[in-house]
Amino acid sequence: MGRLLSETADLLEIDGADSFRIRSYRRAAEAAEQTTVDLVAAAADTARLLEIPGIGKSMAANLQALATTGTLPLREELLTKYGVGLLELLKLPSMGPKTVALLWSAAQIASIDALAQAIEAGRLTGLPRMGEKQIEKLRKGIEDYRRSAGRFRIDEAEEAARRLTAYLLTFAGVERVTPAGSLRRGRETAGDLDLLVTGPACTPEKTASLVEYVAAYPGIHDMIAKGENKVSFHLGNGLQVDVRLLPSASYGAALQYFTGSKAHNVALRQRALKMGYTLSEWALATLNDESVVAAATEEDIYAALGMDWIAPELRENLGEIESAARHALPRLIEARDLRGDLHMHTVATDGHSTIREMADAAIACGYAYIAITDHSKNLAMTNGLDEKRALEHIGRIHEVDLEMEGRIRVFAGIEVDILADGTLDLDDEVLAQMEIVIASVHTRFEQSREEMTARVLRAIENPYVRILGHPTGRLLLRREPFALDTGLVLKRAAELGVAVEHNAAPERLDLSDRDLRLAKELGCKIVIDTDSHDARNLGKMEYGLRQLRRAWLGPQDVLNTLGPIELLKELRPVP
DNA sequence: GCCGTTTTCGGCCCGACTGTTTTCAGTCG
Repeated sequence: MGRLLSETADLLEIDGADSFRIRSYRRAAEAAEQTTVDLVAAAADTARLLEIPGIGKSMAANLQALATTGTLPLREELLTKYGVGLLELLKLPSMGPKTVALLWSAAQIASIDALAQAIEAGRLTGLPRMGEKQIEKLRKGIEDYRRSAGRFRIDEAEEAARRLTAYLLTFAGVERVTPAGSLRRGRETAGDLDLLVTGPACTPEKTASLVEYVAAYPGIHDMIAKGENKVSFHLGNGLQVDVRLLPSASYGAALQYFTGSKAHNVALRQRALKMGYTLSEWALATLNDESVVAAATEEDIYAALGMDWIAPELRENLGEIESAARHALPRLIEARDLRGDLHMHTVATDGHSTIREMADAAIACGYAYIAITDHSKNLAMTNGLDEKRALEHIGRIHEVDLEMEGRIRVFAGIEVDILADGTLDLDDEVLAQMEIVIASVHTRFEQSREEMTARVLRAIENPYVRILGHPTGRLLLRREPFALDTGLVLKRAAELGVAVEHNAAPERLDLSDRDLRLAKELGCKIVIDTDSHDARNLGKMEYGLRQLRRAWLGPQDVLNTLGPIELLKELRPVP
């Protein structure tokens, strides 16, 4: 629904509608994306919709139309007038609604393909604001768009940031390089990379040589813009990088500003205005004489606005501003809170390390326990364990547990496969011997949403299942989540006391921000784990932890912050 | 189109960069 509302906003903009009306549609689109309210279910209940900030009377009616018919009259009307191609046209760089409207009215261009043809045929020359450079920019924009559209995984963006940071720090007078934007907020993907650079070399009017140094970075594929304190370019893989040079005096204001999110910043600025201040990337200043109130650190700025400093992960305008003003922000979960990892594989199936190697690595991580959870027989390609081998494996796990002499607890576990009908591929008598039973769907079978939901619901009814593994089945940017009624599954899991897994690997991150917020609301037990196939990957929890923080989760919301005894007590009781 | 410890009407965030201009509109974040 968010996408359809956002597209309606785009179309309204092309149509030249009132800008504040457009803003309302954008805000409603964001609200629809963010809310944990099931909009289809809530459609019958107007009051419930009106409780969502940014949804008023008309927008509630729009949401109801969307829920019942799957479409929006206004959107249909505008699409009939302009066609879907215009929406794609908007995605090209330097293409905004005004330019799209111009191309459509002056040259009947209504799609990227049509634009490419018009450029080749030279039909753009002579149009207002269409100089040689602009046309060349569009031509290149189409090329780039066709080459690589979309977002990048957070670990890819982070790697690019690391390399660029090392390069920038070798320039004399550069003191600090800080990634901002979605990278700093811990989003699971990044659309671009914002790097803030500060130090004596960044003083205004002295930046020219540093700008040239940035522009000479060997990884640059093509330059987008180069100004006094900003350099933008694409890397070879298509990732856009914005490097900004800032005087130390403004570093906090800039870091705050470029960390975002946009919604957080807008709300913060509104608050500043109400208090008689204006907030920009340069400083928080008074409205009447523009004298600087705070600028050097983020803490100063938030404090001057009467707030506690807000962790970047929370900056999405989902209540963090109000909480910070009441000095009531929650303590968020951190790596040092974690006492163990509950999902890993060994050489018995498709892992690369032995039980003992896993145990030793876990001690190095400071853990109090691990669970060895190899695959079951249905995953033949992983050499999955059948009943006989599973029982033998339990024996070996217990042996290692004894060997460790109390330095760490090693729980016996298994990751059983959920079959198409929702039954598990190992007998209950074997599962009864395990301390940790994770049940996961590994094969989709082209099942419908209803079939898949019923399949998972049936699986967690099995009393031996203590953790639902890979609850959404998504593989970031590579594979869509299961067609699954996640709300229903999380609700039932909460009722049964079955924990849900959040896998910390950057390509997995099973639960989205929204899923995690919903899980917390429903009182679902959550475990974070690495699903390590190699002892070297144990302890790599940071990406997953950021997701948990984004959902406002603290140590009390995550089961594996507990010690080994308490953990087994908090998990669903074994029959 | 939304919203209200100033308001049920009149507000609604801010600045940099680019290209095409010769004072600014459009785009972007």
